[in-house]
This record gives sequence, C-alpha cells and structure tokens, in this order.
Amino acid sequence: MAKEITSRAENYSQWYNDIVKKADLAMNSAVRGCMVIKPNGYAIWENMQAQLDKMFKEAGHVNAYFPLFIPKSFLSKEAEHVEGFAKECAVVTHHRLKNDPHGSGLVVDPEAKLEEELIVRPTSETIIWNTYRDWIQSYRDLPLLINQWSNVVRWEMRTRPFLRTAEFLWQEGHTAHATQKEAIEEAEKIHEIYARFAEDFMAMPVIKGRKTENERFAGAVETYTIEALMQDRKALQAGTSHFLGQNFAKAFDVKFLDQNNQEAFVWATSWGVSTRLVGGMIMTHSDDEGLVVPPKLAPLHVIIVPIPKPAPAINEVAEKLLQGLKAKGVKVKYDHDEKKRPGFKFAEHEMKGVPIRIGIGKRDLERNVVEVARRDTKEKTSVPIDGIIDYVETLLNDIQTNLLKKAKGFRKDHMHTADDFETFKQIIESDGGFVLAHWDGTQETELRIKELTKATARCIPIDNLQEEGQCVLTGKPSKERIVFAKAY
RNA sequence: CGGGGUGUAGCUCAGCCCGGUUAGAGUGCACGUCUGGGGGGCGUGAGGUCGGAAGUUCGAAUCUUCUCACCCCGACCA
Repeated sequence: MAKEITSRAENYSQWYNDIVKKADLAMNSAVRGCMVIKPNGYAIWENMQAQLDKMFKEAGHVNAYFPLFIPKSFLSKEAEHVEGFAKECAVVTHHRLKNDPHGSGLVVDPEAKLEEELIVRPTSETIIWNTYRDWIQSYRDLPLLINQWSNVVRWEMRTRPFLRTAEFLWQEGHTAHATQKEAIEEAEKIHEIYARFAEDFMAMPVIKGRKTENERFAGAVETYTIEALMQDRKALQAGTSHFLGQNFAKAFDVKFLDQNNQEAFVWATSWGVSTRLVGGMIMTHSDDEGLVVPPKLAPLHVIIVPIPKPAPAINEVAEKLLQGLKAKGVKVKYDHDEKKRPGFKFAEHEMKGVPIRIGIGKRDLERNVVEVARRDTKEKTSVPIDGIIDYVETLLNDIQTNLLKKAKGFRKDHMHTADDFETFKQIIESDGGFVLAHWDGTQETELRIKELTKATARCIPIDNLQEEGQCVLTGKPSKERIVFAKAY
C-alpha cells in the first residue's frame, strides 16, 4: 500500500495537513475556517491546559469566565486596540429568526435587530477592564490575578488547522497592579512560565524576547514573546505576554486609592497561549512517518501490540504489563483488535505518535522478552520482561529529553548571523531559519526589510548581547542584534 | 473584492468535449475465508436527490441559463 503521508521534502504544508489528518487530531468543519478538534487532538490540548493551569495557579492566579459577546462600544474605547482587531470581528446584529413568509426556510427577523451590536470576542481586554472598574477601589484589591480559558474568534482570510483558525481555544490572563514595576514583573514572570512550559513539556526550544513596536499587541506598551523554529525553518510565535501600561485603565477608568489616599490608574498585563501550540508541537517533532508527541503531552504513552494477534500466553503477559505500568502512572493500552494485522497497527500508532510500542510475540515469549520500539528514533530493542516497567519509565524520560535535544540541535543549525544585506537576503531565501542582524531601530527599516525579503522582526532577545554594529539595511549605528525570520 | 478552478458512493476521483442499456473505479465499511514479526490475498454485500432550480430534447451526470457552496492564487492577517 502506498504511503499516506506526503514527505516534508516533497511538500511541507501538505505534510502538515496529512499529519493532522492521519494522526486524527482535527478536521475541517462545515464552517469555513473553523476546525473540529478530534479526541486525539483535544487530549493533547487538555494535557497542555492541565499543566499550564497548574503553573498559573502556583503563580497565584485564579480562573474566572467573562462573556463571549462584547458590546461594540467597548471595543472602540482603546484606540490602538480597536484598530488592531476591527478588521477581523464577527458581529451579532439580531437576536431572532423567523420563517420566511415567502417559504424559503428561516430568515433573520428584521424586527429583532439589536440596539447595540455585539462583537464575538477576538480577545477580552475590553469586557474585562469594564468589569475590573467595579472590582477595584483600593490598593488592597490589588494585585488582581485572573485567567480565563475560553474560545475567541478572529475572522481570518486564510486558515490552517491549529496554526490559524477563525475560532480557537486559548487562555487569556488579565492582571491589575498598583505599580508599573509590579506589572512589568508580572508580564515577565508569565513570559518565563511560557518558555519553561515550551521547553520542559513541549520539548520545543524558544527564543525569549521583546517585540518591536511594529509587531506589538494592539494596545500594549511592551509585548514579550516566545519564538520557536519549525522544521520548514519558519518561525512560530508561540505565546505572548503584554505589559499594557495604563492604557486600558484609562480607557475604562479603572482607578484605586493607594496607602496615602491618592487616586491612581492601575497597571495592567494580559497574556495568552492557544491551540496554536498544538501546531507548534506537530511541526517541531513530527517526521515523515507521522506525528511525534513528547511523552509529557502524550494522550497515550505505550501501546502494546500482540503479534500476530491476541492469544492466551500473550494476553497474560500484556495484562501484567498493563497493571505494572498503570501503577506507575504510565498511560498504556493493549491493542487487542483481532481484525487488524500487526503491520497495520505499527503504522497506525506511529502515525498517531505514541512514544513507545511494545510488541509481544511467540518468539519473544520463548526468550522471556518483549520488543520495545521508540517512536522518536524508531529503534527496536528486546527487553527482558522482568525489568520492563523500569525500562519504560526511563525510556519515556529519555524520549522527552532526546526530543528537546534534537530540536535544539535543529535550531542551532539554522541560527545565522548576517552583517550585510546581501547575505541577509540570501540566507532568508535559501536556508531560512533565524537570522541575527543589526537594525537601526526604526519601523521604516523593519517594514522595508519585510518588503524586500518577506522576513519580519521576530523579537529582540532578552539579555541580548550589547555590541556596536551597523544596521543590516541602512548602515546606521546599532547596539544589538535582533532576530529576523519568515514567520507563520 | 479581482483572477482561476471544482461540485458524481463515507473519502479520492473517472465518465461530460461528441446526450442514448441498470452511472463506474480505487479506498473505506459489513460479512466470510485463507493468512499472520511492518499498511495482506480472495470472495460476497451494503452504500448515489450526479450541488440546486429552470430550460432544450423522444431522452440530460453530459448541452444552455440562473443559482448555491467550496477550493486555489492575489488583496488582508500572522
């Protein structure tokens, strides 16, 4: 049978689509631009959620929920914010349908027009800050550290599963602070949490940095970002954390009295990661055989396959492994389907990215071993049944570590520096990847570089090396290199 | 909103130009059977408003007109 996954070399975006489909992560829905996240994909998101939620709570945040709908007038209160989102909003104008008097089904009842139109939230700053006004009176109400798990809608022209969809799932944190310093520290703390999550759980190395003015969130004073490198050597913005200054406090009149009975506007942050992370995970680790999932996010750690099919002696060993592994918290299943052949099962579980496969056959049992295959390297080893539980536990850790190491190696191989524009352009056009280059700090130059090369300023790395240099385009003096790349 | 394209079985598509038996294939699905250490073979079977409407015609998946939906390229966004 022909291979069902297009190779990365042949067509990278087709490869991505094939993985999403063959690993049963998601499918296109009847609604344009919106996907159905299938159980296998949703389980990965749930694992991400569980871990992030734990990290937020450890940092003192609590969850709440705000409305899906935002009155149109709210959105326009912060000038830059409205400009950033106005072009991609879904708008609710009516609240009732009726039968068409001409008999062609349901129509919008023109008499049910809303007095004020409602926007389906593209993000919740406005509704939240309008609410915070009522919650905050005193410095004793601060800091206010709230997170929300929700869906948002941004009416995108071109969509791709997980990476950019019209509706997506995310978390959005919104915090209020008494001082600027504290708010900046909050944004930085979340930035750090995102980076740690990406590396420790997704095994996805990221560059931590600040956005240039041009790439900043609409309404933010400073945007912190984590940027990852995908296998097509394009950058993926994987999570952002914003210091909002007093912009929203002023727009929504959120003031508090400090210890000295002085009235002041509060300082704000907001931050979010979305189901886009699933896309990032796919493109960081997967190969031409299918999905590869880091064990810490895997819906299933181990699949046991009887060879050639279930039989009493095999079932007995499988049952022993199931019990032993489950007791250690390993997520394991026995594929006892009698209708499918072992080869089919191997391919199927590989496509779905199960980190470890254990094959049990008659030949193995004669030697008191089972065959352990790891998804990341495809190595197969015969392991004595006696020590199998410990072996699997260790191997899961090894896989997690190896994936990060491999991804770091890949990023290193595609991290370039450029000191003149010809080199810069040539790197972007040939290898791609991240290019570190001096920049004169102007929005004009940044836009010109984008125009000429399609590469954008991804970020100004945190703790960036300070060195004298000249802007790669204009030759004007510069004090540090920033990261450029073609981006998703 | 421009330019191009596609709608036929769950999915991928052939058939249309040049109208004419009961509309096909692969895959998937169901059942049986032989297999069995990397996506098996054979057999049987279920599955269709041919996107929709109107028209031309003795006769339309096929021709004409209208219409709806979706996809690709661009614009927009990242």
